[in-house]
Amino acid sequence: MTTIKDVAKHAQVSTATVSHVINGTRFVTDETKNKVLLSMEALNYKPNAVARSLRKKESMIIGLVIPDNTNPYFAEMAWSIELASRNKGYSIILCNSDGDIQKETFYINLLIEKQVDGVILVSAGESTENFRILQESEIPTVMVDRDSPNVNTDSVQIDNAVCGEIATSHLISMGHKRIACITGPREVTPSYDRLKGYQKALKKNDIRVDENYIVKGDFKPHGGYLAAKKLLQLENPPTAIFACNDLMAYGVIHAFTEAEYSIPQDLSLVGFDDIYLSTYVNPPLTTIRQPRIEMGREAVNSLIKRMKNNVHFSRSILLSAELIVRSSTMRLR
Amino acid sequence: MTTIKDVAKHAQVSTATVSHVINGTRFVTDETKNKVLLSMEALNYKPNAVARSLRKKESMIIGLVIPDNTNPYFAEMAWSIELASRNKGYSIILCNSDGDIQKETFYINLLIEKQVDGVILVSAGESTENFRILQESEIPTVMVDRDSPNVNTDSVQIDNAVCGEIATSHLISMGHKRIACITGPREVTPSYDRLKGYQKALKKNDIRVDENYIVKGDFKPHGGYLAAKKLLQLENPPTAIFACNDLMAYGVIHAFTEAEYSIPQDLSLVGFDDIYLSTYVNPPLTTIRQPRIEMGREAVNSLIKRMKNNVHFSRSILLSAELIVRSSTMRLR
DNA sequence: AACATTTACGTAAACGATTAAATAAATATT
DNA sequence: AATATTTATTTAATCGTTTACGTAAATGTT
Repeated sequence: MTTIKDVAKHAQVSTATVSHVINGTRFVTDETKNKVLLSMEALNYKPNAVARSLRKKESMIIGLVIPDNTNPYFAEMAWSIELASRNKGYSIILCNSDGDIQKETFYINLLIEKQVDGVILVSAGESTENFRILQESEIPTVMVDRDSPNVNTDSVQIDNAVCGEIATSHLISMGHKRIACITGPREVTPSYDRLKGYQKALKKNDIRVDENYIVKGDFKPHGGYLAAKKLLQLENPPTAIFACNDLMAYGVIHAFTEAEYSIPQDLSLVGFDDIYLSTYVNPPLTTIRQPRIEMGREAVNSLIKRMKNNVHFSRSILLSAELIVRSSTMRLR
Repeated sequence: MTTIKDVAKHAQVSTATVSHVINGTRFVTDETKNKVLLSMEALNYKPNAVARSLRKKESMIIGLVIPDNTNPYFAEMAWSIELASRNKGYSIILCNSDGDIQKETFYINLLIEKQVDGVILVSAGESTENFRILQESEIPTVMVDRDSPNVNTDSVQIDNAVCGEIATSHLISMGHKRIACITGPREVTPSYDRLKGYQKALKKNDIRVDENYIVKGDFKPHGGYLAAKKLLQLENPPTAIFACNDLMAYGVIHAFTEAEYSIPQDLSLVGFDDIYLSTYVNPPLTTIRQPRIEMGREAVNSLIKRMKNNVHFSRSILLSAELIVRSSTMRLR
């Protein structure tokens, strides 16, 4: 590999000059600048980012820790984060924590060793320990989608409780009273908050909260499928379901279709996230749209702001979500 | 940040000794080893991977260039690659080329500058130029999913032509004769090969290849939707469709359902990829299963082999795919 | 003409690790 | 007992940049 020294020798200038023409950090006469540029071209020189990072103490890398890049919701967020980062000159290292705190710890330590300039974290659960590690390392961090109850950090998210309430109210307004809720893993704040919103909506409308109608899922289609099967076995199956994410809603569609129910005729269904496939699912899903693209962009903005300035208070950005009504819900007959 | 020097000073040994206890590269007496370990602990020392990379000329990073991490097929492949890499001690930098050759070039150059140890590439199209850049940089590369016609490189893929033929033959065996094919972007080899397979199957069974039944898509749901609409407008709409990937098949379901066709009663549909959602789609999709997990793992294996040894011939790994029959196809009435 | 300032660039010390070569002490060999 | 070998560790060069500081030539000022 050719180095800056080779270029300097070839152009008969010092490495300092080469560095300055590369970075535009000092005036260089057009003549020498051209000599340098020609030498760079001739030798096919590419700067070594590792050496630069070491010297500048800046890696231009952001670590992204998410549970699972295969989940379209995280995938779309990651996409947006990757795009925004790239536009600001940063690359991203992808880390799948699988929702497992240990793996998350492993990755956080790895990212610290790799000297990433910042971390965007969709936390696996309520671990203050992983935060402590990050805080100690002094690497700017922003949490997305969820936050940790006892931790003070930058975050970008939506108001899950309000959205859970909106989703449920929509079903109530369609005349439904037997409304079930399929939650995600309980440890995770969005799931918890959406459930709270569901309960609040019911109470507001004087509908009894029936524990049999609250089933725990896993944010994956199969979990939704299993939860739906459970609901189908109830003496009084629900006429409507609020699934705490779209993927589980797909599982619900599968289970109810298998049981020869028609959606929305026999079951109204609301999802959460509005991943882009939800337009194409059959029937197209009524759901809460999370502004994933914006969330990703804001996360990167927040992070970079934190990296540049030395802000000393934490900022929580709350984005707004909206109900998207499609064909999986209808008025109770 | 505490460095190896701090640890050395604290433990009253040289940096060399510290380095050797960290890496286990030389015998150190238990006594000094303990001193060092205790100092590392006390100072909360974490090695600086950037400095190590510079010295060892090895970044322990693999660059992953894919068109779009939002596409479940690539997402699942990326997931597997990330997992396999992690198990071998490598991190991955995620790059979305958006199927655009320029962006791909940009990323490849970036990865070279970042001194990645290898590149896994799902190419955006037939650009020998991007290869030249990679070859010149001497960074080991393996192509996945598709290869470039004129380029000699390691690759991991399936036999798309054969699979296209299998998918189409399945429809033929169900009595269908008016079979359409929705392709991906033509520049990309898998799309081209699958179409070839489709044509071959028709010819083998003495069915005329009707150009009206071949519609170009984009490997996305919306492209499948638009293509399906076109097919619906034909005088003689097809009774079966082979969509060159699952996402477009979802679009087809949407379009045909909208037009009040039932699947599979009024239309048999075969997809391609078997992304994990295809089990949960309505109706569950008959499709060709690509062994994505295995593909990812093999790509990483191949790459690491190439990085370690200095192999000088290129290896092409062909994995086998299979037809998964679900509920989107049935015998022509 | 003498001195001060500006201009354009070079010199060399970092950055934080790894590692070949050197070294001092301990043990083995004759 | 003198020398050779082994053992455990240190010294210092190195990886490829950036950048504070130094410097020679050119220009400006009196």
